[in-house]
Amino acid sequence: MNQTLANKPLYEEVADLIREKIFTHELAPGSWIDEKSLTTQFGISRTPLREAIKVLASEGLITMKIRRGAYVTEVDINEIAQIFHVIALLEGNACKEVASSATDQQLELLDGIHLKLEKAAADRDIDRFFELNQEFHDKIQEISGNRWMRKVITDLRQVLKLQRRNSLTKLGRLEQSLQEHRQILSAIIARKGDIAQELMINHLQQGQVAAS
Amino acid sequence: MNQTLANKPLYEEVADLIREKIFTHELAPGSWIDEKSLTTQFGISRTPLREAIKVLASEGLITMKIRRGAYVTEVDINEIAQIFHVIALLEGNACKEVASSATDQQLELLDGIHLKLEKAAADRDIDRFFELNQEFHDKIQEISGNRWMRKVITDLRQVLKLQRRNSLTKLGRLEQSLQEHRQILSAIIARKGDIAQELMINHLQQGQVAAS
DNA sequence: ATTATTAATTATGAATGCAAATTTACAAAT
DNA sequence: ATTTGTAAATTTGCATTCATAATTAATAAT
Repeated sequence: MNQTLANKPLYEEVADLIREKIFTHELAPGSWIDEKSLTTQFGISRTPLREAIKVLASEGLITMKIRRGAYVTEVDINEIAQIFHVIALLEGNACKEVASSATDQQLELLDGIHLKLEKAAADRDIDRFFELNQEFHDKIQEISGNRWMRKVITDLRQVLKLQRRNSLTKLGRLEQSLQEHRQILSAIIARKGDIAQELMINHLQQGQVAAS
Repeated sequence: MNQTLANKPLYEEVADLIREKIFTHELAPGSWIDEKSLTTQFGISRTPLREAIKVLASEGLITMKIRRGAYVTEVDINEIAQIFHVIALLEGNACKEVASSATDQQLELLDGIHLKLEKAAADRDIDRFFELNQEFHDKIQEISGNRWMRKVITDLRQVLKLQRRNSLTKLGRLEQSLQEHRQILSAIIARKGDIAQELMINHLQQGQVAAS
């Protein structure tokens, strides 16, 4: 891994690569992280690799066992519910904030994303729907303006991705998710913060059952 | 740093040591982290030190600048408010949970801590008060039973500690804090979840004012 | 054949080494 | 005195090496 970039330290690049492997389940939950194998795969030495592993560990994606290496974290179903609970609480609050203090311009931005979301759904473009779904949620957080809340949500969502069962692909769930987004957006635009909050919490709890 | 118990990897020990230095402002916000100096201080090599630094960076305590080292994070007053907001939201919710689902036994535990807190206040034992104050909050989270919420709160509280302003030492604030705790506990014991939540959110927002 | 014991192999944790980049020190010139 | 240029020293990022713990393989004993 030579001729590069230097715009990002190597250990971060490596952390990104490992994250990918974890999310695609090329490194499945519970599996052991073979340092040697990864160093040869990436063409790097163990030093930046181990630094990356430590970062991922403190993000909760990897679990270290003393003197016996690193393993991809296994999250049990019970903890998944806990994580969803926290996310729902935070995103619900973000909705409330946005409903009460977003500028009309910002709401239009949000509406624009939602429109594209509708289109992706109509086109049955699942990947695009996923992407825009994420963007919708993210934009709400951005508008709400709390950087730390956003970081927390991002980190937690990452852990959720450890057990991806893309339930949006479940037929029907996509439609329902879209419907819920519509309602949330309506409430926000109508400046009904409490309703928006409630809807978002509900939306996320639905997702927990179905995961979006 | 030789013959210590290998029950913890060195880089974690080191991370703990650096955290201490940060919280005591021996390493003040904005200051540069001198790797060489720390390695000689701790009597270790750069490898575990750098690993520790990466961990602290992903916790938000340290900020890395490419090719120019690590610095203690500076959090501006605006972000402090954001962090408090998130903590208040979460701890408020934890209170609500506890009020509705704690066992009587658990409530007695909580009451026990509060009693000791009252005593520490009466004795004007600030350090002990601090400690028990922390324990009270922590016990609520423990009872509420959401490990991930707890981790989030812990991490955020850590960042708050970057700007150590012992607002509790401000005369009067200690008394007021105690009074607020009394009310929170009463509401919890009375199983009034919504009230407890409201009180906790208020309590934390008071703290925020007093901390600035 | 099965278990115990010991030797060989491998993996982890940590120290050291090295090249490139950055900062500092120091002159020279305006 | 301030600015510009350049060489020396320091520091960072990464690779390599080393010691020890853990695992596996091999041998011996029952």
